[in-house]
Amino acid sequence: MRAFRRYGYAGTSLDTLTRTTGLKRGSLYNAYPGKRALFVAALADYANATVGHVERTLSVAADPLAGVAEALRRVARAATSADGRHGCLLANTAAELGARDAEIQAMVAAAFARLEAAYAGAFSRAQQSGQLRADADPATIGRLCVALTHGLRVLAASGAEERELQAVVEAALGAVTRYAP
Amino acid sequence: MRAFRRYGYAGTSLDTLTRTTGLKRGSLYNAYPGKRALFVAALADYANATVGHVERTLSVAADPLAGVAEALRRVARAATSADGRHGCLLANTAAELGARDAEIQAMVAAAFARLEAAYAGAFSRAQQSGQLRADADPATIGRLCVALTHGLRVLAASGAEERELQAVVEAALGAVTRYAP
DNA sequence: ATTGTTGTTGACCGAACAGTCAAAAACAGG
DNA sequence: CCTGTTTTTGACTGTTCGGTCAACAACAAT
Repeated sequence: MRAFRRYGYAGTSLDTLTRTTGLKRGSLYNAYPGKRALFVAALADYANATVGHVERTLSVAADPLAGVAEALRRVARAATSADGRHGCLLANTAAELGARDAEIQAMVAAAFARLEAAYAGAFSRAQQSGQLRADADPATIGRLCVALTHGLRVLAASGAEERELQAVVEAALGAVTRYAP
Repeated sequence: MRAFRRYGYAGTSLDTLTRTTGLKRGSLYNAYPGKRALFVAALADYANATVGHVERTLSVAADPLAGVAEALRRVARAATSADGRHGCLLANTAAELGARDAEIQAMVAAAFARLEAAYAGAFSRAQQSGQLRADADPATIGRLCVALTHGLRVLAASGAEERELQAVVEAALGAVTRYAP
């Protein structure tokens, strides 16, 4: 998972995978029919882990909008960590393979849909408690948050500092908050 | 340029490049010292073309905020075109090589900085004409727009439809507009 | 201890990889 | 028309690619 995130699918060779896993060539091919299947398994694991993390952050928070703020701030922090500079495996995969591999594109789309639904749920709850205008569409604002997180990761990959990304997050939160009645 | 955008740096072989350019191997190596240099040239061309396009869109518009709206709507449209599904070469490169190749990362960062400055300029003009609150930071909102465009391209690469992305753009524009006094 | 099963290993394969080069072709200026 | 330079070409290099395989070790059940 880490290798694919660092080097991309095409950029990760079987030699790299044997080195990073400690397993020899044959063992890998005994467990998975080929490089692509191994990648799909890694992608599925990554998706479950990261999406689950966001879902938990959003559901744990007492205040739904505070949960959104916490989730976005975490992305800004994680994206600028040493590991995070390599981007999000889901987003990287969408860029590298999304337009060419239907099955992988569907996996990525499903993960993004879960993320969007998690954010949308928070905004929906915010509406019910009167923190957000009733005419705002939670799904669209949720998708806006997902797009923003992907954008943050791209900026981080190009070298942006955490401070800059946190400022962007605060600006976005401020704009969304103004959607309050 | 098109090949690198479709298949990524590692995924584009010299054979692919000879096929798509019509030039034979030796001619390419006569013009550029190697694959990386050829990629750098393609990346520079792409950056100038796309950044210049956005700069023109923002500078031509009579109303600065209308220019921003036009630029973002164009991204939503372009990202969902057949070609656009392969993402932005700058963003794809940031994800694939940004964290490992300092020179390329600097090129990408410079292009992003130009984009940010173009948007920031529009917001700055909007402030002067009273369309935007004076306490808003044009640079940060500009960066927010850049992040948003990258996020839109990622969503498009995962299969999102133009209608969905346009809705996100309108939501973002609505939020920014509420920054008006 | 002996089996049948499962997992591991390193050598091996043809194909594709980035990069090289001498010869031929195209072109320029006089 | 000739000559010196620049471009183009296709065959070639060594290396690395994803994938295969028979031999071997580990192990649980009898």
